[in-house]
Amino acid sequence: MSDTAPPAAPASNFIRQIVIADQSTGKHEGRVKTRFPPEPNGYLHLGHAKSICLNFGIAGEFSGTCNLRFDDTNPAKEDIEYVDAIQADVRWLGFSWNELHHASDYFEILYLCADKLIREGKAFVCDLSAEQVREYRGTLTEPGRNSPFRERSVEENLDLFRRMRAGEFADGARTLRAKIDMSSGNINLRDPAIYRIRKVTHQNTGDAWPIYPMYDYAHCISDAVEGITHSLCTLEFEDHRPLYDWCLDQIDLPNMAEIAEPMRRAGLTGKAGRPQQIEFARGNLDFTVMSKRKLIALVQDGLVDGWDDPRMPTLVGVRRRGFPPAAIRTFWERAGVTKQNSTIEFSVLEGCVREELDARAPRRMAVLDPLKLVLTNIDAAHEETIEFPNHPKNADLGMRKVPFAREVWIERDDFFEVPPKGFHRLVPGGEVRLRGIGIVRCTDVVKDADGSIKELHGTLDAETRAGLPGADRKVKGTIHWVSAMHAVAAEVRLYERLFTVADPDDSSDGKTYADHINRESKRAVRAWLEPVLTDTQPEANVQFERLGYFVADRYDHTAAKPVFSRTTTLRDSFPTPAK
RNA sequence: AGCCCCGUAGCCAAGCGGUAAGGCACCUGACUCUGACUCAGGCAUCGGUGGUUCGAAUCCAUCCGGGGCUGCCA
Repeated sequence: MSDTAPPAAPASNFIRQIVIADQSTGKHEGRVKTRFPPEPNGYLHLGHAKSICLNFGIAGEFSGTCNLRFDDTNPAKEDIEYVDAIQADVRWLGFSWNELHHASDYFEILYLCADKLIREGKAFVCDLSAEQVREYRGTLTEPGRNSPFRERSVEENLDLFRRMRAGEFADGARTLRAKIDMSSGNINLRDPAIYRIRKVTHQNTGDAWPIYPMYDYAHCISDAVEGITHSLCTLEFEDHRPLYDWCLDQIDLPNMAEIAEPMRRAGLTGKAGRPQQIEFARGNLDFTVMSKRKLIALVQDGLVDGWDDPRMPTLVGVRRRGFPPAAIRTFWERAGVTKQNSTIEFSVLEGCVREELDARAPRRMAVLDPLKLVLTNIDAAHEETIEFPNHPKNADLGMRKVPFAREVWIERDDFFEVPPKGFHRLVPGGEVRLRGIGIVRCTDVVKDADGSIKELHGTLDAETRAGLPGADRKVKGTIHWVSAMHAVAAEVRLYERLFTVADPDDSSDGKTYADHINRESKRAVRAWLEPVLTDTQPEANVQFERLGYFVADRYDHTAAKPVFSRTTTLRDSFPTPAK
């Protein structure tokens, strides 16, 4: 673990500055409370991770707290499967929420608030159909018109709203609307619907409610009753902030005595406060897609093997790929938080993954594309076991035993009959160091009838064995190997980026993201492993020396049938040309 | 077209009127029994134009460019 390094001072960002300013003025009585509010309608992805890191990060940094709240106000889209998965993902990322809530736990409070708005003439029941509402709304450039139901009496509104709640009306027959300003340049303020009728069983409240509050109305109130101080959300909600503030101003939760009991029932122990919504830019990554719709399509169209396919940007996906949660946290800290739309290069994430894994992944040897090398000056019956350090710099990771014998597998790429320029591995008649063993000279290239290379013969220079003075002799290259008679067969899955272009969402060329799928992004090979690798626990990260970081598959790996996936390659300043 | 937001290097991003942090990527070189890691060095005048000022990436104006908004979704 890289916990020896001093924690880097968090870079300044505008949200931290706001919080610091609020602390110095004593706003919110100096405490900080944030929340991560996912709708349980899908799996969390790297974009959500940014929000999670931000919300929990800000809370942690300022000795505050952070809640996990399911924003479950639309029963038609939500499922209990997701509320469980989301909790597991947040925990995996390394965060613990202070309180767990559901917006649906506040339905009673929300109803009381709506009642208050109606009583004060600030909301009305509208009988317009969805289509009519659209017509009355106006457009981006033209103002809207008032609903013919806008001036209903308070008594009638109260009666109608109670009957909506009692389930007397059909889905879509009526809505409760806030009475604001149909001519506002901000369309969110043109008498927005705050309640709709939807007779659908809710994942948390069952059939208790035939009406459901809309996001804008429910979110600000949920934040307020939880005592959230800073409500962080993404840029597309900027235009919603005036409505967020309007609701809180009109309702005045801190002074509503009638919600005290419902708050207690909802598990809320504090006092309602006055939260501030602050918007930041979503985090995009190149060579991937992050929208829920597209992620679902990838799964449903069978373009990937599921939500947890190692090529997916979902948290379950990167987890299975072997990305450590700490790397994801570092990544988002490094990416920063601004209001600028941006797409971060995947290499930044990869860098964080390598940094984390370099520090703690045990080193192992594995040969993915085997070529046999026979050391003719070693006795066929010879067997020995050599101790190798698990890590070149961290002795705490201990040692392991690696068997060695006359025949070894080496990587096909580590031998060239006619080497490319700058190549310093094995060539006919040339020398190379076998990692941890000594210097080997290639004496013969044995070929099959068709001319392809069958195996190599060579000799080991006994003077250069590890520990001997001759071991210091310099040769240009060192290659890894696995003893053929001791090798363990394994399936190794090699993944590349899922898309062939940096911006799969770009449809300006008439293509869709599905046209840019990298059909060769997944490949499985049969590889030879050094024996200790069978001891690897599922989800444990290792480095296959000179090849990359690999992870024992979370589900498929067993000691009897090892399965490893490549998390990422090592940086390579000498990419081997194709043969 | 109306309202709102944003423009600092290939990609992120500090900077908040006093003369451009950092990371990633890339290029050099050193080291190396992983062509890894590590280390040393290189790599921008801040979208354009006017203005205010002794002084502007920072303030003002204007233009250009990018993004969001017309769900009874979140």
